[in-house]
Amino acid sequence: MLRTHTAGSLRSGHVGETVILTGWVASRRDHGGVAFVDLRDASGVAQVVVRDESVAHGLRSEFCLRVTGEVSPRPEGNENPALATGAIEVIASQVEVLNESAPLPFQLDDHIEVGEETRLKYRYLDLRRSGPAAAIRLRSKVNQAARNVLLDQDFVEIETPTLTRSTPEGARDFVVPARLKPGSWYALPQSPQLFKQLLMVGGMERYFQIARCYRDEDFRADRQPEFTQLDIEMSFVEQDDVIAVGEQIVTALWKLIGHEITAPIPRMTYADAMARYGSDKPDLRFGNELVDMTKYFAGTPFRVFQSEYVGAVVMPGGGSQPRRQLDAWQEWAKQRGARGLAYVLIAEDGTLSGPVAKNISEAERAGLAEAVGAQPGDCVFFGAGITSEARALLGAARLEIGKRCGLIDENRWEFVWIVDAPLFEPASAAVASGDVAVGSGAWTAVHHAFTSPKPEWIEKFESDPGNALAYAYDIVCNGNEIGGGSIRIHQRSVQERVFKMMGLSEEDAQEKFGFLLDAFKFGAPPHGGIAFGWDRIVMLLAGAESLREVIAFPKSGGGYDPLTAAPAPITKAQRKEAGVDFVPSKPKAEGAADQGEPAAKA
RNA sequence: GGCCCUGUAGCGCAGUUGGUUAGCGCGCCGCCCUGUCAAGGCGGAGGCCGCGGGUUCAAGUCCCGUCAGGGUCGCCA
Repeated sequence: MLRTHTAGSLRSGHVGETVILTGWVASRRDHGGVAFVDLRDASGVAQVVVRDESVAHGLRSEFCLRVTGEVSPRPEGNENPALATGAIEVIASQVEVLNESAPLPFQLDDHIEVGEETRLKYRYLDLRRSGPAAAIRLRSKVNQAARNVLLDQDFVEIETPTLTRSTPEGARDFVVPARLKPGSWYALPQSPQLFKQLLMVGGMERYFQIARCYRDEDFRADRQPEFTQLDIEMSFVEQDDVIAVGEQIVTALWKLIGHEITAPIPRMTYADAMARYGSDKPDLRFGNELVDMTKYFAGTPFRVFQSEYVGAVVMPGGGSQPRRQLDAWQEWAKQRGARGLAYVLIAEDGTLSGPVAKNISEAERAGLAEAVGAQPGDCVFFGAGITSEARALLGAARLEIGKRCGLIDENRWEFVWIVDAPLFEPASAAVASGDVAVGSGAWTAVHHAFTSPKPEWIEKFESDPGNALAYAYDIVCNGNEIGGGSIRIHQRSVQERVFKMMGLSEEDAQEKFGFLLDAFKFGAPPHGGIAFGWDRIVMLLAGAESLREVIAFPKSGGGYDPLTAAPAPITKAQRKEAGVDFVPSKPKAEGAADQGEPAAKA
């Protein structure tokens, strides 16, 4: 080693020792005659005292140094209690410049704000700063903690391919040209879903992988084109078994940041979550639940409330909002595709005002505050119309109210399992928005096509697909879905019936998922699993605002990598060799459906 | 794809109802300085005000377009 000690490890106990340190110049305070250099390495910072002005004068920020010197106590009154090494300093006898540094594109001081674009372009410098470095180191600890839990229970860590076959799952695939088979393409996996099921057929019984997944969709602060899941699959299990493993993992992870999760984590049905919170990922750090007012307004003279569902959510203290702010709420609702957001203001004396108040009956006015649980001075927002849409709007309003009114305790961690989600949803919604449904039927899978119906629905889901329940579970933390999974279909016949509900013919199914269906012929065990959104979990643990903070080299908007400037054009020669411009000679008369699909399997 | 916000020095930002020489802090460069820890002092360099067009006597400022970044809705099984 080039050093004898790490900078951050030095303490009073080292006084008198001659040490060799290596690291970077975090800062330099040159007094002419005596100069102080904060030498930083991965372990922390130590103050180096350089008395030779000719040596100190040329040092600059982020020069990489090797310093030999004696550890000394700092002179009386010069200790720095803010530093772990603040009681001592290293009196340099020799300073070797291992490498100079060009002037920096931005300062690395922790107290200086730097724009994200600049930080990511020079991510290797950004990572020298304590905050970003800590996030990446935490991520490593998180990986280790999960591995410990799983390996202790005989799970097998298995890598699955990243060059694989395009299968219609849900998102758009990233595709890679196959040089040896012009016109054919690999796809990067959206998740290892199919492979992990095949591993169960293969008798591995307990699989996990910290798996990279790829989805070619539009970006958000909480989304990356390539992201990581902790992917788990188990044979011969029921829902409770998978949930138990999930809880052990989550418990181990939050322990890393000193939070004790008390298991079992509560469960809530999907129906309950939608009714009470208007969301399948409720933030339980605060109450303020939606109130179903459909019955209350059953005989209302107000046209808008004569609908399938009327719900309300209270904004505490919102009764005194100025008109401008109430108009802003309307805009907010319209941005979400709603017509508006009906409201009633409750004055301190209990009288109701606002447009809605004039339209409802005397009796309805009288009992309203009590029915919704509002106090004088509050504002009540209403959503009416199609149940799912009105609840979604009110759920979003609840969250917005929680933020604006400071109802959310940022120090709390509230976990919940959401169970009993519907198996299918009408495909019309998906198709209307231009999404490519897996099949062409009237129904599409809510979770994914391999999710088993709950045992009581296996024999009868066709007769009432709208109410059939999936054997699926999502884990939610503070309103974030951090993981989800299901018990899978392991019987070929059931899988074929589910495909049929989604309008996937036997031939189509065989064409797209033939390898899975074939596998199920050979004694496939009952199995199920779960996948955790690893980036998001680490983000929550790190207290970061964005996924990008916990990814070593993240992409910015549009899938652009500011550091390497990828994606980038390729040369003509590369295009030719890769075969990206290959044009199939004669497209078959019938199958004009999927141009992007490989012609290979035909 | 819709809507909103932001592009001014290496970095972070200010720039008034349009007005003549575009500022501030940090950094950078030079010199000084023997106890600092966001060191201090003196001096200096550094700007296609994202890009293109328009209005105007005059545009960093107003208008149109465009590009880039961020947010949000759609989308993301």
